[in-house]
Amino acid sequence: MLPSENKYLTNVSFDTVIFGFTGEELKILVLEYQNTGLFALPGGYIRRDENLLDAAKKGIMRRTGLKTIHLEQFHTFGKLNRSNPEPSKRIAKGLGYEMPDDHWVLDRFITVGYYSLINYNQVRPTPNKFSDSINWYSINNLPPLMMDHEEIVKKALEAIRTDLGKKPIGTNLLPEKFTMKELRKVYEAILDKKLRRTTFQRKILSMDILIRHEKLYTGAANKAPYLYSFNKEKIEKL
Amino acid sequence: MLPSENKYLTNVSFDTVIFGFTGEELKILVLEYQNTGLFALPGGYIRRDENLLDAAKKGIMRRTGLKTIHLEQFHTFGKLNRSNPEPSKRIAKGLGYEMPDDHWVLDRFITVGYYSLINYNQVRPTPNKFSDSINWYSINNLPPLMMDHEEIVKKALEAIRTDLGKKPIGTNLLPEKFTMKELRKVYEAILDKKLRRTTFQRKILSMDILIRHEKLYTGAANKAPYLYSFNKEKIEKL
DNA sequence: TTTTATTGTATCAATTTGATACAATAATGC
DNA sequence: GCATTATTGTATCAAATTGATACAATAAAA
Repeated sequence: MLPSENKYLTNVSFDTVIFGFTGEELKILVLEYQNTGLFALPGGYIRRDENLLDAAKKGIMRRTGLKTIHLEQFHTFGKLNRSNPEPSKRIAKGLGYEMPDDHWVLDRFITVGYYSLINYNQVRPTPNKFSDSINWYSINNLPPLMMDHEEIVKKALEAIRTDLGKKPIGTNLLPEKFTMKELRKVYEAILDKKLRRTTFQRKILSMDILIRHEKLYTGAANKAPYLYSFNKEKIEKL
Repeated sequence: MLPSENKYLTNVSFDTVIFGFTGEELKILVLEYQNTGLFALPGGYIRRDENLLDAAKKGIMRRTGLKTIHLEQFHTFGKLNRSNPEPSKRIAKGLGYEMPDDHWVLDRFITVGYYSLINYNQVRPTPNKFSDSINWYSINNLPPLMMDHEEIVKKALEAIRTDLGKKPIGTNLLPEKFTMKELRKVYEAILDKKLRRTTFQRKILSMDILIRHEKLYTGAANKAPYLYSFNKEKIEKL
């Protein structure tokens, strides 16, 4: 096949690590291919007529049902041994057809990694025609992932940890309004360590990126916490 | 041409931003193609039988004469409009041959950006067969670069600025032994701002990554500064 | 020996962070 | 009602870090 006859770019793909927060722990979306026992990150190929970033966004919007999504690129993986035609062959076989050995998807791929932090509850995980299921898995209890996808997850985790200090990444992990405790839990889940309650509160308030709203009465026998939302205008200016 | 007949991966390339330090300002290596007036970053393609990183290293070692090099990946550029067959055609024409319109190097490319900080004085800039010259240009006075290479430089600068806080990046910009003033000048050039002399010294010494050596007698009529080198063992452990 | 420019470090103030204390308060039980 | 309980919001003081300044040490020249 001539390159120009292919709708997609060859030798390049994208893979995404989509983080969600249950209130207690971080999870990521992992899909499982039919009849293969193979687990993988959501990913895909780039059409010749679209931007790399748009290709990745489109793919993730389809997998999650979200209408908008913010993706951050964190690393591109290009080791020689990361490509392996076996999984793709097994996936094709699992779907009931044989793939010719010179098919372009069996060639070597360099993949661009993106991460996103999204609202766990707004997502409708949607399998594609190749996959059996797509589900949330705790980052501390992932199934074995195919190829180098575990390395990709590891790099994504490192990236969100270092980015957390710079940008208020947590913006999309929580509902519109949230309590200070919930926000702290997000930070604790990402950094994987406890934070001092009072210091966290002082620090985050001094950043002046939160708007305080009404109190939240949960029925608990104690002082009700305020609800907050992110001041998106101020965050833009950072 | 069938993909497998091509020695190189298609649709993927790398480009590098190689920083050097003159003692006063940051420069980068820029090459100029013969008879075209086109200026570009050093870059290249990835052979099917080599790692992405190795391909980039090999390319830069050839352009600089260095035997070893450390590259940091900072971003991958995949916009649809970044690819443009005209420069490549002009480059081919400048060399005296016509390129067929369906040649793989005229196709769309997604390029992986790497930066490196190296010792200005140890480099022998070496043009390749396509380029007229390869030279150092001050980052404040670059020639107009082709395609999106100016955006690539901008991203590389952002990357070294944020990485400077995390890793002691300056390690390779200076000779083996250097004075505290020289080290501070490096930081000032990268961050593009003056740093407080005493605070810088206290902070960098407290990091415990420097080894103090003999004094440097320059003949100047004042107290001679100590020479320092990086303690590479301790830096590894960070 | 004095002078000059620069280096290395000490010192004290200002700011930020860590640790603790405590008042405010929303339900509950009596 | 009124004490009880758990949690929140903030104040307070100590500890650590950073900023600003001062000053002694010193290499060479006058």
